[in-house]
Amino acid sequence: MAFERAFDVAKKISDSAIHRLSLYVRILEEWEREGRDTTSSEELAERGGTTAAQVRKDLSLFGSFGKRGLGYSVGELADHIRSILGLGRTWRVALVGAGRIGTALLEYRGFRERGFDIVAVYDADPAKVGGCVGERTVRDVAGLEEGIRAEGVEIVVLAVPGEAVQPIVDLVVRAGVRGILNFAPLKPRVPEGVTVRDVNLVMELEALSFALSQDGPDA
Amino acid sequence: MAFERAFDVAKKISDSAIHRLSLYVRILEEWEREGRDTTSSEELAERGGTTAAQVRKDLSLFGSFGKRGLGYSVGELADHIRSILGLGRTWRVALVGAGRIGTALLEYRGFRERGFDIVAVYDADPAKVGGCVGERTVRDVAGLEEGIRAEGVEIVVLAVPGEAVQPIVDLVVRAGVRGILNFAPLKPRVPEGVTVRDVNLVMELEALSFALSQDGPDA
DNA sequence: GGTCGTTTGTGAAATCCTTCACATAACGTA
DNA sequence: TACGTTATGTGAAGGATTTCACAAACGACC
Repeated sequence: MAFERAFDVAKKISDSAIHRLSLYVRILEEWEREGRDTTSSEELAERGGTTAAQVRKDLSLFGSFGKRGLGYSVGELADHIRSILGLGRTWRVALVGAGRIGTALLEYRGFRERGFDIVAVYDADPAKVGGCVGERTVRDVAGLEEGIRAEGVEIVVLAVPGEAVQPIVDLVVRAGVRGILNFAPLKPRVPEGVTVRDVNLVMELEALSFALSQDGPDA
Repeated sequence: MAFERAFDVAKKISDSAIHRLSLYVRILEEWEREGRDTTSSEELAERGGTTAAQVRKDLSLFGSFGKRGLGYSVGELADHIRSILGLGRTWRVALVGAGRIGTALLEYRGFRERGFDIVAVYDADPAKVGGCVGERTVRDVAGLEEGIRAEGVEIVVLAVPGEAVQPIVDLVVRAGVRGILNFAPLKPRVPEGVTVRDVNLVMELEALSFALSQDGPDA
């Protein structure tokens, strides 16, 4: 295989490891802004709510980025992790669903800052199509498949009601999208090779509810 | 201990198990609406994207709710899971941060439907305080601690900028809150017994970015 | 250059989670 | 009542992730 990278040698990287890496970058960037030069697995763990061993294991999945006895260079480590996560580039994102959540996402400038560029917005509601959210025009979802191909969209953010999810997922997958961020409360079915990540606020609240019901019969 | 429930006998329940339970309820409720009477671990697994064995294991953590040879009663199983998750009641929730994400959450009626009642909204911005979002008046965050006690708030949804998170967390914990849903991109520190769940859109996108960077050198 | 204190990187152990496989219970039928 | 069919509940096996513990590497200091 000619295109191998250091870390695609058939190793399974756990979801939680990726989440932690993502967190480490954010911490490191904060420290970069503060002008800190070096850090240690200990410090990163402390700040990220995990353990030093965990930090080192996470990093060791992809290489060795520190100096024994000294720790890590804040800037270099951030660069390495960004490159591991594929953040050295801009991703072209389409938002489908210009409802409450959708428009809130649009306004959130954190996305573009971190390399996720929302290039188009779609909705099925004729009342919304043609209107504006932010500086973008809402397009008719009928043109979604073509639009995805034309704009080279790689990631779709889905903020549509539950019923609409599966058809749209099928469509965007057909159009070549292989990454979907789904806000609807049910898991769409996708073929091998397509990644879906679900963000489900109600589930999170229910997990809180469980935790609170657990400890203490309370008031 | 007088107040024992079937499942608080010092058993650790994994996060993913809880998430799956949450998903099962949603599926079961859909089937309840469709008028289905019974189901099986097989069907639930199929619909929920997991395996029959997993479904049975998840349920067996809390009891046995089915009939061998027959399966589960849709309604009864839904009831059981709701009770496990502590959803048989209404939770009093305060929203802190009336920005984009905060207000989007407010309008999302799924919360109240599922027993999460947003009883108050707070913000630090003087320009927002006194104003209305939906039918609620935004209060000054200065009165947060007192408000939490007065209103009996049990869960706080935090949609504030990163810097503001830790001070507010400290404050709401002091006021007696033990469940926090945090939208800011960093993990606040909390004492034992307080549960924080993080929802982090950027992290999810970064996980997608990683997945897409992984397979195939692609176009 | 040798010694000391430090912190990484990593096999091995421990823990946690999922899958397997099957005994068990329930119902229908005769 | 006995038998066949079905699908649960659960120990045990298998995998995955986290923690442990320590050798190896580095700089500082004498």
